[in-house]
Amino acid sequence: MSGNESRFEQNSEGAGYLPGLAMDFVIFGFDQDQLKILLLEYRNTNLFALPGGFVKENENLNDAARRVLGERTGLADIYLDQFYTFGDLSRYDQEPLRTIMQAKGMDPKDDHWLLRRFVSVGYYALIDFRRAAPTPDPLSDNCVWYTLENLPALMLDHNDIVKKALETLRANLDRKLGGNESWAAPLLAKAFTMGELQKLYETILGQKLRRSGFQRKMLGLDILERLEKQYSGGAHKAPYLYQFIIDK
Amino acid sequence: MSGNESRFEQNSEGAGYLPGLAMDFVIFGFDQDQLKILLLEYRNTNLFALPGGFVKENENLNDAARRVLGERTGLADIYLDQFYTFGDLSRYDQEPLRTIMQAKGMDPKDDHWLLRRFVSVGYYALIDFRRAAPTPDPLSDNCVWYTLENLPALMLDHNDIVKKALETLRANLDRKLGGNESWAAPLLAKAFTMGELQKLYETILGQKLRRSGFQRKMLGLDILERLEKQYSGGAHKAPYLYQFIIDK
DNA sequence: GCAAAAGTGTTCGTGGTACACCCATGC
DNA sequence: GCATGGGTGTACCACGAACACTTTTGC
Repeated sequence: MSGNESRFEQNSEGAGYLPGLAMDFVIFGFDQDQLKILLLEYRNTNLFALPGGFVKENENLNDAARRVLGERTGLADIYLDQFYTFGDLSRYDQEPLRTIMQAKGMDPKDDHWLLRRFVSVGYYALIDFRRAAPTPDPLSDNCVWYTLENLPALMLDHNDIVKKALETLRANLDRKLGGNESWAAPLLAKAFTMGELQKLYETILGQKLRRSGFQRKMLGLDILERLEKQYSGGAHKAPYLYQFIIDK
Repeated sequence: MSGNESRFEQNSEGAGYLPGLAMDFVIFGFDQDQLKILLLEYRNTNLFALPGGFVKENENLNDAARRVLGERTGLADIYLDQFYTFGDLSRYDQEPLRTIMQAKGMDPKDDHWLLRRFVSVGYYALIDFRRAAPTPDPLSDNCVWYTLENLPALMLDHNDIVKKALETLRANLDRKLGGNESWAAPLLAKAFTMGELQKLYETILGQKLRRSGFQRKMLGLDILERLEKQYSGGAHKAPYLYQFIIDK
């Protein structure tokens, strides 16, 4: 984490950041065939929130998103998609954040920049659970994984944001699988079996898929290259390995 | 137009609006089977821009969009969709807007709020050409229709915004046709023929569709109710009229 | 041989394409 | 009658669903 941003809560003016504009992230990860997202926990408050961040004055919006995502996960080269911008007045509720800041020993005035109204750009990301190093931001005490089924109540409209992110992600699965910005590539080894790819799909969609249909559909997309077989030592036919075709 | 917003350019602080946040609108209209969009013209500058606006401090983002859209077109109850938020630094170019303001006899300082960096939420709208009353905003001299094929070069990244709006619109046509928020309903009479609906599709997609296939596809969606025939006086079979089924 | 997982084949229904045909209407 | 546009029928193909069958592997 850069020293530049590590103490933004002390900066009562929010200098260096675009005012009133935030980003919220729904960061999906995979662990044992479960879909999880990263939440920030705040001690002594019973509050939970999506990881978020702000945009620097000299920074592209989407670059800011990648920067903050790197700060929370330790990862670069993440699949990231902007999906909606949330700007209801109902987001504007000073209570939760004031509670959080007070639990941190701060006593913010009503016009502290963090307590002002924010419009927030929503992003979702897909990351490799094993490679991630979840890191809380300066205001939070913990950054941990929660399964979607066991999500606690989140601050403000963050539950709605998660819902919309998941809808968008599921709707875009097929359309953004291939090419040079595949969502799946960073989540799999360079070479993978069809079964592994199918598991990924099933985890995201939250439902089982038919094996034969899945295989044919994937092969029909012309985005996979078949490699040698993988002898894993299992008592069964060795599956082929595949890799995404990179077209320049 | 409300007196409240009619002179926002005089307000050198932009008081009452969320700072740094704008909206840009791609307003599609239909005229003689052509797809057009509304552009603002600025006299003596050779500059063109999408209609835009700002969000009041006590206003939901999406409500602000409806308000501004009403100001530019005179219409309420418009089909409106938020599609992307543009936040590149390359948007931050004082030149065009300063030129515009100077052409208006203003001499804005470098830190005039309108010359600061804006992140802009993109919306597209579909409106009934015949009912619209295009109205320029306080800084522009004209608000007129341009066909997509004859678009001039627009300010900043506005050409990209149009491109993305059109892509999104076309991708969503089928998905958002029916229901209580149909994009097509406000563009057609209460009862319409299949041919009229097909023309609408063809205009938006920019390509001809097959008549028989279109009819069956539409009827198969179970969103149309067949009414009586329409005797238009033409020397041919009278077409049925249809209306969208409203399901409460 | 047997269980387990992988790959492929077959059948079926659906939905789109392409084309054809008939129907209604006003001149 | 005839041109014009509207509605429907039919043949075909692509694709997904569902199921079956075969292949490969380690025990």
